Amino acid sequence: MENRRDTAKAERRSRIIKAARDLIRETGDAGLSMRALAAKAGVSLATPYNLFGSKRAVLVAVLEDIKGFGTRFASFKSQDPLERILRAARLAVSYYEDDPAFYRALWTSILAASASEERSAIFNQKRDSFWMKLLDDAVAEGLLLPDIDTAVLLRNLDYTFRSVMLHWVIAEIEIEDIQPRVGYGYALALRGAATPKGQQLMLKRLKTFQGQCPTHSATRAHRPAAAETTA
Amino acid sequence: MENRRDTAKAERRSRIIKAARDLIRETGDAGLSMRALAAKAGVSLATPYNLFGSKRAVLVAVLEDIKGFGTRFASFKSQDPLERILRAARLAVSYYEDDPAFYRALWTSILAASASEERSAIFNQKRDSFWMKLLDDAVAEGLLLPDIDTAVLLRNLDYTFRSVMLHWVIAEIEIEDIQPRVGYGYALALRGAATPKGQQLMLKRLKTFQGQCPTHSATRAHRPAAAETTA
DNA sequence: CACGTTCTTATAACGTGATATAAATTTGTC
DNA sequence: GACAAATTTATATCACGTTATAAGAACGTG
Repeated sequence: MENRRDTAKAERRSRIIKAARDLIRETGDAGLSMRALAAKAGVSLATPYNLFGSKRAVLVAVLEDIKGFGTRFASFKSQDPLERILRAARLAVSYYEDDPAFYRALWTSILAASASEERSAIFNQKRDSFWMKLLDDAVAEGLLLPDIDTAVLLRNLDYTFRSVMLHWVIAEIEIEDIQPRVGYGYALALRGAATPKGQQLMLKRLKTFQGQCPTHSATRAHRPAAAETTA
Repeated sequence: MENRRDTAKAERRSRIIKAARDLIRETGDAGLSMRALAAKAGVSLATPYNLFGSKRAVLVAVLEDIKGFGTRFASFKSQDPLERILRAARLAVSYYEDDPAFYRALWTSILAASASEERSAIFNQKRDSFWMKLLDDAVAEGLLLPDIDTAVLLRNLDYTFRSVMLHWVIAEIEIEDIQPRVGYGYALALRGAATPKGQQLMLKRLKTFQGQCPTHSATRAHRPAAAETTA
């Protein structure tokens, strides 16, 4: 980490990540080939493989390069802990809502790239401590049952998030459906782990989210119905 | 459906599906190329594309060709409805447990195949009516709240199922982890939608499943630790 | 400065999913 | 039986992810 060699390598790494990000923004996932990526980064085709190992690894690196979740969250320290969890979920969703084309292209490419062998851990555990604190706060304030394991609960919340995201990535639901579906799933799971006091709060939110969740074909009514057809 | 032409076409279709199934069984997802598939099915390379459209479509057809869920479920009509739902989930998991190598290879190939444009609906809604009845029974018996939309709840249960499966397919968890994780997720969501009476039942199951769910690195202790290293 | 190591580069190649083309074959109909 | 429509077939081709190879450049060490 001090060699001039390693800094040059790190510089090449970040140049590749930036090139991938730009390429997705400009051409979508269709134009994101390793040859195009190498050309845009100003390196040889072999270099991304040397530095990352595979196309998928490059894209995962792009994903991990996106930071700032903690800073955005800095506000709303008030309110009850359960509400705070729902807000945090809303915030996480907002990343996708702010740049849907980019994230969909990125995830589409990641899914398309072969799975490889690396026990990828796409969904990082760096954020885990953040979420764990939120859950533990809720336990401390008597809103969640003390005998439920918050780590297991958190993983379950994560499952909901991933599934809704994946559902959107494979283009079966719309971007505006994400928020209520994630909210519903979170509120439902939290109510499942809640004390009577916490259950009351979550039941209200549950009903709100339920009302925003389209049931089957009830949706699709107000859609633009454009930009969907491909040549 | 009456032409001799169409029957021959249907026969070719099922020959391709069978060939894909056998090829996965024999060689795993590695040996499953369209050229190998065509050769094994005794057709030209172009034929699977004519009949299915893409590799992914062939594999989805393989998945849909697997039936018998209803028949297996025929037994246990007794018990309370919530318990019946958990049993049904257990049964669904058992399909994967009975032939893990096959299903992992199949899903790996499906995920690897490019997403295409077809709004794939991989997760079929044919089984929906079956599950809806289970949920509606639980409402009728006063175990689930009457003001929750069972269709939305069912979709949430599905999300849990998919996520755990996907987690296993990408090889981050083991086959024996699937059952408790799905059970936990179902019990948690059902408790989130339950009446006080239903909540008592689900809380018990929740604790049981929670005890079977490994928390992070607490797991891996009793694992064979073999066949994992790849060249 | 010169050596050896390490990495990039350029280039070719492999197997892949997918498409295009024209010939050959099957089928329904008269 | 002969014709016309539909499709399979054989084959060639494309872009892709990935790997291998040899040559070259950059760097740390003596």
